[in-house]
Amino acid sequence: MDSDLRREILDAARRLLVTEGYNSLSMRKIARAIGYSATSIYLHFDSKEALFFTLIEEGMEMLYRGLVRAARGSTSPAERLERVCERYVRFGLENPEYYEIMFMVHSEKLGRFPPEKYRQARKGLELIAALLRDGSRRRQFEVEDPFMAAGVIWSSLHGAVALLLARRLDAGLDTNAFADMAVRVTLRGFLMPEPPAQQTESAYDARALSER
Amino acid sequence: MDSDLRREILDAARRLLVTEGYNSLSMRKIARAIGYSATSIYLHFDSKEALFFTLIEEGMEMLYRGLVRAARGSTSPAERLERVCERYVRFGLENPEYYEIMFMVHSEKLGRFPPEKYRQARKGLELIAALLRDGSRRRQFEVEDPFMAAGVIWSSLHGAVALLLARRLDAGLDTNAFADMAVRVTLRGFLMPEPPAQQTESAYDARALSER
DNA sequence: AAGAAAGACTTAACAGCGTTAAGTAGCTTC
DNA sequence: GAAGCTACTTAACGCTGTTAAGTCTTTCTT
Repeated sequence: MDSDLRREILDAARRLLVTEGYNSLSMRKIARAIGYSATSIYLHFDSKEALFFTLIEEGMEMLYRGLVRAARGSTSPAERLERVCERYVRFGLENPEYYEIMFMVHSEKLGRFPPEKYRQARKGLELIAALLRDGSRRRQFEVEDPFMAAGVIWSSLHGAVALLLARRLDAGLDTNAFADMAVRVTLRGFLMPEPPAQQTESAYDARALSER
Repeated sequence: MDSDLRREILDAARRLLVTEGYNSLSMRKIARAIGYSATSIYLHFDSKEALFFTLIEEGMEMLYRGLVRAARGSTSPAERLERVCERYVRFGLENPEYYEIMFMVHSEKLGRFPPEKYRQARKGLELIAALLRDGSRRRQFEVEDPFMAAGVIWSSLHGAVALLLARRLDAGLDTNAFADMAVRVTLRGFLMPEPPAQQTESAYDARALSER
């Protein structure tokens, strides 16, 4: 029977995370927000870290489900992969507070997220790897090590999300255009060179994130 | 005349940053390391943030000079750009403590790095953009907005460095191989499709045709 | 030379932090 | 009715960045 207080704590933490950001979030603030003493939290979580790990797991679940949904459909692997990438970037941009604790908060500070809990993240990578393998069989992609390639795609998308969220890119740059280009370029790096004879349909057809 | 103590503080901070990491670094520890009281630091730096900004500037200088050195040479823009990218990734992997405070420490925590101090970073981006423009003129790259493209390249490389430093990628993955692939794929996304004339073996033409 | 001013530093303190140990009500069980 | 359990609180520890005030020492001024 999941205690009520445990849920209250998680809800308050998530709320404060969104409104005030990770860095200014303290046990005492969470406690104050729900009218308990700070030490009560320790009745339900071993530590601040453990509390955050729970939120991270929530985020991983959300993200992974989004990716799976994006990967569905009867279109080509290239197109499905594109949708998955767009979904990933969009998740990051739309849920900055989650994205930050999931992938950007420095790991010494937030310890190492227990490897067994990275199941979801691993599954996400394998989803990408599977699409790459599939697309490779159909001669849409050129990939020798699909799992590593999936990691490269992930890291490239992560870089875009991380810099955009941290507002480290030129302020004048349009976020959506940038995200779009990042996805397009990332995937283009794996595309089979287009056979020059064929004119009809490019394997990869770029569509703007913003247009969806 | 740059005070001696100021230099001592910076040196100690850099040393502690390397040995203990950003998160466990405190004003009191820095002070203890050089035999002064913590408040002495405030005679030379407005805040902990200001101290770190100085270190960040140092790092930016190091990085930028490395990139410029890598961009020199009489080879093609494509090759020079590749060297610049490799240099960037290598800088991150070889100077994790600098890289972290420069690009990974979360910006609310470390405030916003004053825009005018991003000069160096901006210059790095412009270096990449110039190489892209150059390579575009020589039909090596296909780039419509070189500055944004430079940002995309940067973000992609940053993602790779960030995930590698945070050890968020599968432990089994070889760091160098991964970094290599990241650079290669990133640049491939901008490469002009190879002119068909040079393709001796057009086996894949046939394959692609039979696919559809 | 005497005293004022300036510089370089320290000590004490504040409010905040994560976390632990001990304490306290209220309810349940024997 | 005493013992034990549950759900919580208060007090405290050692840490943090930072400020205010105090203490020497050197330099400048008269």
